[in-house]
Amino acid sequence: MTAEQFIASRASEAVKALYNVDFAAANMQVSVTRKDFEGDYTLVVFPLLRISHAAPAATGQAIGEWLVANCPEFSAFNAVQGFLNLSLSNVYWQETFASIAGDPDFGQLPSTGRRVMVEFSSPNTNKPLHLGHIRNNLLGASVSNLLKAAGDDVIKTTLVNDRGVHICKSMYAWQKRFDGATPESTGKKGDHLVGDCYVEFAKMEKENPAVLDDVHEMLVKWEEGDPAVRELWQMMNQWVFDGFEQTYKALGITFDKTYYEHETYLLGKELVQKGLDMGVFVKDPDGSVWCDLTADGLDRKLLLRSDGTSVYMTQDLGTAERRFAEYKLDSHVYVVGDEQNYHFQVLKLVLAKLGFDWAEQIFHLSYGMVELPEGKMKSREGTVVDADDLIEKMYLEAKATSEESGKLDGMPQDEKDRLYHMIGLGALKYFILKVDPKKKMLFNPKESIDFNGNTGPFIQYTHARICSILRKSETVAAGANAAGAAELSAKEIRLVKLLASYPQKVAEAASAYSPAVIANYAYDLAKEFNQYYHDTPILKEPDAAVLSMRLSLIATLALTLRKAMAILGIELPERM
RNA sequence: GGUUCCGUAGCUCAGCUGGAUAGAGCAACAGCCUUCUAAGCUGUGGGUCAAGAGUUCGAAUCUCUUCGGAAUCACCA
Repeated sequence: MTAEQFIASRASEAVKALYNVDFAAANMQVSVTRKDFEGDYTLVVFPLLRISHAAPAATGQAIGEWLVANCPEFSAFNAVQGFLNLSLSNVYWQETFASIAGDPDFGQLPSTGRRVMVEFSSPNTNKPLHLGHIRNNLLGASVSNLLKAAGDDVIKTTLVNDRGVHICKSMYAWQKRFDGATPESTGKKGDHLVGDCYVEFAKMEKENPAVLDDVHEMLVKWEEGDPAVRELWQMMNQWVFDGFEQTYKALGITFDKTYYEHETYLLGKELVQKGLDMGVFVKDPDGSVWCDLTADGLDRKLLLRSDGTSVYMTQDLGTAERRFAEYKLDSHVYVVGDEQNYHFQVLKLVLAKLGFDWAEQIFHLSYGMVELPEGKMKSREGTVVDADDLIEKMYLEAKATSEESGKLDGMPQDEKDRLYHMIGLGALKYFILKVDPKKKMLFNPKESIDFNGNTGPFIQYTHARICSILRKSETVAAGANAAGAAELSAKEIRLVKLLASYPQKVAEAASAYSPAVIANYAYDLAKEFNQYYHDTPILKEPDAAVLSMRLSLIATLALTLRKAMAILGIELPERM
């Protein structure tokens, strides 16, 4: 039970005792007391006025008196207007602290029994990953971690778009203009080489639009299984996969299951027949099949072309059906940009019309685009921020900052490199994940991502500081739970209060599918610690009981920071 | 044109299931390292929460209107 719930239930008892009226604890409004007022939590008494038939302050006064008189957990109160500020006793906070410190799984919510598939990344194999993909990947990986922490059974998946006309364009340009170049011969990462081919094709098309016909011919050959085309396709795709693999590895992204579009693009065709049989789809005279969604405020949606081939939507319908059946899913999250909001609206609606009751369990985690100061990234104008370049740049920034401080002198080089990568990536991941997914975000390539303030490295640094203190305290067994050993100071109570709210934050973040909630929580916790650190000497504390309590407290803080940041996929170093 | 989303400090963002005087960071300015890591801490200045109306004891938060921005509505994926 959270402190808020505890207070609400006691307040409910107070109302019953004072006014003989039942007022459900769930309807009590309890929040953390504002900084400028005395107290831990505040009960808003306005909703109780029609029960008390008294002025707001008087009502607060009466309830406050009853609580302090009848519940030992409350140590003091003050009523200001309609706000009853309540202080909980030191013992209450010590017990709270002890239960957190004694629970290794603190923050892991009980199993929901829900099995959820999260699809994200889903790249095209005709060009390398850019900053937009980074946001997608980080969100997908992080939301997966988040749902796991909230008790779901999560399957991470990706659907690689490895076929289609765009791939053929790269293949065609490579054949005509790249003179057999390979990643080995050029020393270029495979996905970048294929990306160059794609760019080259755009030039060829400009010079002579007829090349498009050649590409379509190539696509037809691919669909027929022409050995030469398939071989080329396989070779170039493999270059891309190898390149992606490196980028994923650098970002720490993994999947439980990878789908390839060349295996799934024909799925969904039998659903079209089913829809026709059910009368929810219609066939036009030219043979094309549609679903009429005008009654739902949308348009008519094509599901089968007049030549009998399927469209993107058809495939998605089939893929969803197969996944729900194969994995017995309770829910499916798609991490896809908000430019596809309409697509997912239609997807859910069509599935519902086909009679699938799980259609409403599909959740489109729709995130905003990453924009540059001058607007959207455009590959034609060369403003795309390349993922590999950015990761490298972050590494170099971290390296420069570290070397300047000289704090890592004497550390082996490979360990330093690992650390630079951890810090650079921490800055990048935090920068992206701290923003509400729904919102579009701005990235200015001219300004480097900050390492100070509300950033990943700030939290990493805080963690390293705590570790440094714990290293120096050999006399006290690390990890020992000395939570109840001593009275807590006001600042320590603030820390315990924040720690105690972590499980709620996980639940809140998970229900909003928002890692940003966790990011901001971790920042608050780190900031609160730094203030505490600044004016409370820990190792110099003469009283052994107080010293152990403090060490327990900071060890618990470090652990909670690690757990929260692990949800974001960010590692915390012991030194930096 | 229809639908959907967004607009909070100079900049980047929190806060949005209605609660007290709207918070951080960056940037600017002024302090704090002989003292557990200064990637830190403290302080100052900075706001018509796009505008207007409504609901309410109470609105940045809910509703409507207007203005501004974005996405989308393909026999593209």
